[in-house]
Amino acid sequence: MAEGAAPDRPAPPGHPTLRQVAEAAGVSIKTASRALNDEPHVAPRTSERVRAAADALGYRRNLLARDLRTRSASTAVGMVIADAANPFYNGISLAAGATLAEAGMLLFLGFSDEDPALEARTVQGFLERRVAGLLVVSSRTEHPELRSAIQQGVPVVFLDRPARDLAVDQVLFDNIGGAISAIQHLLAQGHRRIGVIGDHGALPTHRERISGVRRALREASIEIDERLLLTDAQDAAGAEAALERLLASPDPPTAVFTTNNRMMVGALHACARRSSPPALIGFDDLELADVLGTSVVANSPEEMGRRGAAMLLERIGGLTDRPRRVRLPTHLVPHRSTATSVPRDAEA
Amino acid sequence: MAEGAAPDRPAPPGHPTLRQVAEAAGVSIKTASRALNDEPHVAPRTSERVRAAADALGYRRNLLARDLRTRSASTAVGMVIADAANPFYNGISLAAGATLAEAGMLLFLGFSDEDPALEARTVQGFLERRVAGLLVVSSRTEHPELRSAIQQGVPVVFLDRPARDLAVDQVLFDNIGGAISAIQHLLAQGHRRIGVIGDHGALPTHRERISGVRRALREASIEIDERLLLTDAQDAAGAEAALERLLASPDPPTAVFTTNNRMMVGALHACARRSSPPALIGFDDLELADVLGTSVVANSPEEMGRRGAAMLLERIGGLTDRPRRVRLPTHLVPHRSTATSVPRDAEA
DNA sequence: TTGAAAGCGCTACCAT
DNA sequence: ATGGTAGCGCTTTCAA
Repeated sequence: MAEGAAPDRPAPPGHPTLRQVAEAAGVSIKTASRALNDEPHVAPRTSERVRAAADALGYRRNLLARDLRTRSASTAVGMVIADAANPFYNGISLAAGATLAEAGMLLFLGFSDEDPALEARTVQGFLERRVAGLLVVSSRTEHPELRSAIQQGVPVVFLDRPARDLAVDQVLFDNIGGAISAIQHLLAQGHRRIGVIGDHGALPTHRERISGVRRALREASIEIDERLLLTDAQDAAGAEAALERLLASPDPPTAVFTTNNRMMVGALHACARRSSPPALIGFDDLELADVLGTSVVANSPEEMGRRGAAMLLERIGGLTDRPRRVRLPTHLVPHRSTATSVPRDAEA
Repeated sequence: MAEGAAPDRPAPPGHPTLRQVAEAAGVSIKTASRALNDEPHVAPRTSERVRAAADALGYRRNLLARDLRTRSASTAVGMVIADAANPFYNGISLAAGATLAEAGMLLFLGFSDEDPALEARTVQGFLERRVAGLLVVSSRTEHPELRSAIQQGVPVVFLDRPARDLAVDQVLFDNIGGAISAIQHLLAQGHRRIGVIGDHGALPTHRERISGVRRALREASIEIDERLLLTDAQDAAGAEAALERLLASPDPPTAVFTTNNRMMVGALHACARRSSPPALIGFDDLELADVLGTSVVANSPEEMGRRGAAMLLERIGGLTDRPRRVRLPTHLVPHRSTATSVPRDAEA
């Protein structure tokens, strides 16, 4: 396996080491180390000579070696998100990355693609590289390697989805409250037959949102028609098909609630083909919600990322309080899609 | 600085080492190493004993140490993207991550937020951690640390935006061709006054797209009105304001081309408030383009990520051909927003 | 099949 | 102000 050598330059191949810098500067390796790390007790002229040598060689400190010696990486945080293509998660990681950057730390992002095995591998990869902490949007219910990591002292913060098997800090949305506000909004427009298009039936966020739906309907004394609750659409295409089916049924809903932004995308596709689509509202903000005229229960993934990163930084700093759980609020943002009230009514 | 100890467990704090595993299993450290790495010449029973000990201790190999010893990390690739909130870049990183995962490698993602200094720091962070290679969507025109890294043998692939100062593999879109197809489409509908809303004037992708616009207009013998070319809107809000200004002018354009998806978001906001908006077409695909009825010059960020990752893997594998440059095609996808031809005509 | 010793690049400790 | 030496956790000789 030939180390890829520089094509034609007279420059040395491979990464230059501190020793080479020291030799070039005519000092000991330790002095070179001191100079490059801004430690005290180095003569200005010596320091300058070392820096010049380092620049000339293209020296770059080896964090693998440094962190090995100083025990554990202190500057890198690993983050795992489920779906790289979902702007919601990207909002989270963006804000988390910015918050960490302010503290001089670097965020490494990995994807699980909703695949539990890949998530585990990714987390392992971070752990094996001795990250200072972990931010996790999990697609799993069990987290064996995280359990041991936590015991070993690695700070972990869960985002968006709760960890049932782990005692860790968590930042979640008020899923139940958000769903309730959506349903109440629909009820206020006179809707009585309300359909729901849900993602994975097993996803905790989803379950909470569905339970919010049930609660709101129950409190309004509306009998729940289970046939209107489609809770396993999986993705946008599934949501589209699910809504088509719902609307084609003999007694279709007059309004529909989607449990996240993916479901909403599918629903919008289904509705776009109809002259009189049902009222529509969805959990998660949508960038073009106003242009599309789509009502949403907005939340702030950025706030989630910020809070999560801040909590992780506290843990990395040594905080040992017992695990904290934060619930972030949601906000109802009505648009055209729920602006008209029901002309005819259905039942009860 | 107290190492965060486990709250109440009888488990050992800190990361267990190979030595501890070896001791627990009653073998030498080297035997333990062999067993855990599936190397030959280990008795099955010994191997089993080592694994059991490792499991019991929650052992996790230390890649910092291993990669230090074996010289250079062989399993992690660093990727820098500009804008974490832009689905376009997320499409790239998603696909790149998947391709790398197939090869058993891990993708670490970092953000530059279009900030050259942050990009440099992020790249340095990857380099200092001795990643096996780098995928870069750059916000810079100069890349000093990459130049030296490349000399030192680190494979680098540039995505979406060309590197002017580096001899590296690049995967770009056919920006000129895409812009030409957009303009020709508008011309075919009878439009003669065509406005352009562009991002950063200095961005190479943007410049190429603008030059495509000019070429298409020139070839159609249409005199170019520079006042219609707004090339520094910066972000969606800026694009919205820019289009407002354009439409409020005495002789507004009948059609508008936006140079990327951010610009399009702004343009859609501006158009949503108008009873007779201009014809609209934009570079970059839009998830809800069909629902919004927005014409686009679609491209495939996923293909870009895949190709880029594949090329990087080849380099990591030792390929030393001279730098390659790939241009990915774009596809015109017309929708409602450019469906009507101009009733009145302007000039020439 | 197994183990002892050396060393990857760096920093900590103790000299000078 | 500067330098030698040991050692972080691991893998790679080379022996046993």
